[in-house]
Amino acid sequence: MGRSPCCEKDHTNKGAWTKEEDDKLISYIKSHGEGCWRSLPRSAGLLRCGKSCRLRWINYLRPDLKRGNFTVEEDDLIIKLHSLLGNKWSLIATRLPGRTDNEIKNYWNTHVKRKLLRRGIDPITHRPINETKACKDFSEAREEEDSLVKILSFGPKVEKDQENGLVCKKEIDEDLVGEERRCLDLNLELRISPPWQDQVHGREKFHCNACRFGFGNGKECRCGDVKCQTDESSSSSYSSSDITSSIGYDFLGLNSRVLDFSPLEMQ
DNA sequence: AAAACATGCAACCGCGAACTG
DNA sequence: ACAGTTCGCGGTTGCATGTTT
Repeated sequence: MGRSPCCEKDHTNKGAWTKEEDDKLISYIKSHGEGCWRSLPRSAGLLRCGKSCRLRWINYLRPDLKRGNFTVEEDDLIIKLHSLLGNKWSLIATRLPGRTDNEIKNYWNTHVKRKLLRRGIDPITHRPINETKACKDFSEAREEEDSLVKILSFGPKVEKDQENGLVCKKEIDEDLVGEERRCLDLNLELRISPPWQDQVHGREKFHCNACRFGFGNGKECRCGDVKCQTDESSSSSYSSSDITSSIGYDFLGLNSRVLDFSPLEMQ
């Protein structure tokens, strides 16, 4: 037995919504609330599929929707959340009030994806595109890094820095030290060591997710990152044996509320 | 001015999860 | 426990609009 259709397709309109249909849907939901999408069209006097009504309401008619372009902050947040969650648009949307999953998805596909590619970052893995070849031997990888510096003559000027990897020249400032010198826009993370590690004075240093994605604020950070040690709760640097707890700590921001899933809890 | 092409976004579709009897 | 139903998500499509030739 096959799956039953969500509605009687013979008697439903498709395509763009008219003003009259919008008005009917808005007034019905205002007086009856959301939900029961299957029966809603008939009750509201709409010749539409329930799914279509739900989509129209959620993506376009909801009064709390934010209109207009995405801000730089929203842009950054989408990239950070996508690097954590992947194409979980609905989850990402919960962190951007007034934005819908569909809107974010469209924005990602039309703007952000292209922006990352221009920066040489794979929009799927959020790693430098060339890093997929990272298992080459050391010298080969170093040559690659050198050539990248040459290739990246467009956009921000890139230089090779002994301590910090590839760094944007315009970002190089004597007032900045360590991690702060890393190019914020072109973090290519090119290194020979396994990812997620830094070499600090000959010993390895592991970054927690909070630092890694720019959310480190001291309370959440336990990796000993310079940026985070200004806070009173900064703990001592992690040793290699702590890597598991470091990576596992506060995964997806469940403790730090970087990602607050409380609205998703069962009623 | 018009055709061709590119872009952005609303809407659709199919699937799997969750719910219900 | 199971089958049927409903909902929500993510991928994809198609159309309107803008830009280029």
